[in-house]
Amino acid sequence: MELKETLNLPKTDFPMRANLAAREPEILKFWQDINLYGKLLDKRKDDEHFVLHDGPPYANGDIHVGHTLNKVLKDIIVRFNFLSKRQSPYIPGWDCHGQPIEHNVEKSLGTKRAEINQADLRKLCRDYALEFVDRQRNQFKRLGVIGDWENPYLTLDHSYEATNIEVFGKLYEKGMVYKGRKPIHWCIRCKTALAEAEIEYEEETSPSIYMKFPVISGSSELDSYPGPKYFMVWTTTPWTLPANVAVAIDPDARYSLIKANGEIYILLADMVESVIETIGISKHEEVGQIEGKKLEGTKLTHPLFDDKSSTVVLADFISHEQGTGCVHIAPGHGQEDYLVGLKYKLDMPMPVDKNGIFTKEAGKYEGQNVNDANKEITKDLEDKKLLLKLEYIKHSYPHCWRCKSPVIFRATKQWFISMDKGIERPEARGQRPEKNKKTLRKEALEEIKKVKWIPGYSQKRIEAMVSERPDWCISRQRAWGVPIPAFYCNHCEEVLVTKESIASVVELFINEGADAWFIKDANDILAPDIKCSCGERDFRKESDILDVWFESGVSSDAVLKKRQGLNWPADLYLEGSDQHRGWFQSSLLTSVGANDQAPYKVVLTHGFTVDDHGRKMSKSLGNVIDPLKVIKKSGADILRLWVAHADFSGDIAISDEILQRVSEAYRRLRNTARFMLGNLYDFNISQKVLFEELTEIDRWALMKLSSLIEKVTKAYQQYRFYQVYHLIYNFSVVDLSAFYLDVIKDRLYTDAKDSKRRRSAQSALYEILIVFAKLIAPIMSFTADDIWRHIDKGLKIEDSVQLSDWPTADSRYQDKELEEKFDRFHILRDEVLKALEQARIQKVIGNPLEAKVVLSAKNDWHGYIKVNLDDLAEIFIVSVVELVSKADQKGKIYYKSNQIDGLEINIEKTTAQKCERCWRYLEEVGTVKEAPNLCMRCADAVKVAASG
RNA sequence: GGGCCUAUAGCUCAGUUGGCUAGAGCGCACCCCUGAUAAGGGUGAGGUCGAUGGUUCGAGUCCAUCUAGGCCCA
Repeated sequence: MELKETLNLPKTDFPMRANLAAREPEILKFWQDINLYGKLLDKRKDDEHFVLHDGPPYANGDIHVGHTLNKVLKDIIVRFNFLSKRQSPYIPGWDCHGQPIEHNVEKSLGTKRAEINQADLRKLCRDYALEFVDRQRNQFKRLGVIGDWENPYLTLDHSYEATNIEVFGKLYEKGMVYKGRKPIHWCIRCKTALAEAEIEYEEETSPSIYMKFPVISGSSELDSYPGPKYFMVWTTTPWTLPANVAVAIDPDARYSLIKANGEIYILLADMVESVIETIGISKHEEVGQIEGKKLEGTKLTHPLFDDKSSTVVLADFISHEQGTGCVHIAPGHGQEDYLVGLKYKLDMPMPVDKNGIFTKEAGKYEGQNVNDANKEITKDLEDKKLLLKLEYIKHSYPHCWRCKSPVIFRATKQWFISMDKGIERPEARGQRPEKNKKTLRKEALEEIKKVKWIPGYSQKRIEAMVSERPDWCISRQRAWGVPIPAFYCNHCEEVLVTKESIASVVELFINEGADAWFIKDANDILAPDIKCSCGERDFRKESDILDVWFESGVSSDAVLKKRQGLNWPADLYLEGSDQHRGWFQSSLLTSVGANDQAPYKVVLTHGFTVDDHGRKMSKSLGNVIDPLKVIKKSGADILRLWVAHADFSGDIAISDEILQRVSEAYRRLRNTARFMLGNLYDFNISQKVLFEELTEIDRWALMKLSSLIEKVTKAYQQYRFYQVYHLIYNFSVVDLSAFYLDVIKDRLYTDAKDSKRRRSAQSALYEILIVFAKLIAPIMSFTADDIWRHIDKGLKIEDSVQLSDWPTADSRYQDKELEEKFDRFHILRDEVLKALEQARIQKVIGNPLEAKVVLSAKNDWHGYIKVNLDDLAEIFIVSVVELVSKADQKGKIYYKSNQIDGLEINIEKTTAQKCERCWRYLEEVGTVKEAPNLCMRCADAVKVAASG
């Protein structure tokens, strides 16, 4: 036991088990106490900027694992950039307006909702949003994300609200905004228009009816067939029939004339068989076929109203898989119907009000709810003998994302941003029209090309979406949001949106916020000198509010342009791939509209979190991982390491097993650091050995470190954090733990404390540890600083590793010869280890130090071994290595290499005596008189220790 | 139904322009150590490269189709 005390065993307070759940809050407090974010800004204030602009999460609910992925990725990037000497401000934001919040507030009000006015409702919504901002803020902070948490941007800030109006004003001025009637998804329960993003498709049971539209008169070809003729039409929405104006068919397809029951039915030739079977017609014959386009213009009787008629039109969206090939058209009730209506200049009846109740335009159906009307309409068809078949089908049908009820298509007056109208340039007015040929769509597509999209296919995706999207409906009939700043003249009904009116609203919002709009009278909002072109001054306000996507879309204008210390356009946007249709696009369109330029230089996308089977998370599958629970149990650094460990360009999996793997990897990294810390307990900077004087293996380790720095840095720069993870992990496990650290233990523990050989190892360890802490700092931020705190004060400059500078690879460390030498050591070592394993299995040895390794080899390997023989025992961690001309094939342990031609190995148990201190078996043990149990080195070391 | 994407050992990843018996680490099994110890070291077993068809002397790598899954849309 006394001998053990003469050893230099590792000592450290850095615990093996992290207990991150308890330790991380301490480190958070430390960051707060030293004002880490402020210090970073200050330290890099004169450096190049790198602005990552945060996409605002919705201020509703607790954070989930998707938020975790997104925010941690951002934090890794921000931290890496700060470390790499860049000014990297990060202003987190929240999306605070919108239907989900309003909906939740209304739900909590229950029946009291009716008693509350819009202004009061807005107050409640505001409180609700702010509460969740605060909750999520604490949760994000707990993840270790650094940024300006005290001054985030909120879409309900006065200045932010005002920015919406400014941008709207700019778009309006350029002629991109218009008011039009258009069928849109309409939720009759929420009484509002819904954007495509607010629609969810779910299974729904609907009536599926086959009916006939009687032909009044057609082309001479059609009329040449004798007897009553009918177009056979299929629909799943009988309630839209009152608004029917046409039947659409495929111009290029063949239509069959089927004779049955003494009547002739006209339907798509491809569909005859299946339709006949569905309807259950027993006897039928085809009497002829007509090309679709020859049926155009045929007049039909309206199936419900005798005083109305319907026309056959041509369209390119006719299904050949479903229905009859004859499609009922109601331009107010469908997107495609609407387009056909435009083409043929058809009427657009809209007999349904905002509550989903038929108006008097629907005749006898007035007052009925559309869903209830299905039954009566079907019955009326039956009475008129126009119904051929009624059944029910399950199909995917659009539902409101909030209240989950089925939505309808309904034409209403809405505000739109046009994708294809020529952009008017106020400065180009009066010039020739060629100057105005640009459209928002064209310009946006041009801007997309100037942006760097990572991964590359991301560009294709947004291009496809922008080139195909319809005009942007920015109207919402709700209370919780920013009003569309338009006025109507009470005298002539003219719309008023001018530079001056916009300025009035902007001023109002800056001073009092958008709430004031809902309290003040229009005439008080507008500057006193503003009048309508009719000369009167009596206005009322628009009641629609802006789509929240418009709001979040203007964030770069509201934040990057208006705050100090930021840059526009942003250097980086980083969001999930769903934002190609969401924020990436709304930001692009508003910015191209207002600024003629994309708001970002680079857009990085990540995939979605899924379970270990690649399925999305859902409560019903029971595969949801709650990040808050993980933090409580394992710590935020485990989540952060999880974020980094996988390639996020695709979907990224999370499950208990995966977190288990990550935790194990974490422990491994932590222990490697702990070992290095433990062996530096008595090291100070004055004892550092010059690089040139380090032992070979120490120089080799630093060479490996240097190449690690190079590779890791590159991986960070390319946003490939999973490579960072693999590189650091493999370095720690393979190069350090399994080789270098194992080999130098002997030196660290048993050489004299202050010997040069020991200080050499410590010098290398010191450098490795410092670099290690820096390289993991962006990812395992808590642990990196935990390590840092345990590094002796004299060995570091900064209080936090986050405040240090990124390491650079030292070219002095590159040594090709040394590298090759060690490459061969490794090849040889692998073979020796296999031989040792055989000896261990056969119980010849236990601890490798009990082994004598006898090698024989041919040619250059023989020469190589001969030259390096003295180093091999240390490298193999055995007591003795000998080189002989021929190995003993009958020896107890004989191993013939198939990796190295001619290499043969014998392993024997050494007969030498064990040094009681370093445990090596050496012939010399016993030769030192004063210390008969020790080898010569240990005898010296003990003497030094005793005298010191 | 459409657009974009993913699919290599239980897990996370490598596999350059198609070319030797498909690699790494983890996990697992077995063994060693007990001076990194709720640690450390070693050896080993795991893959019909999602499926099918094609191009080629030769395909995980190219083409087509399909299947499963993801995001977005209808």
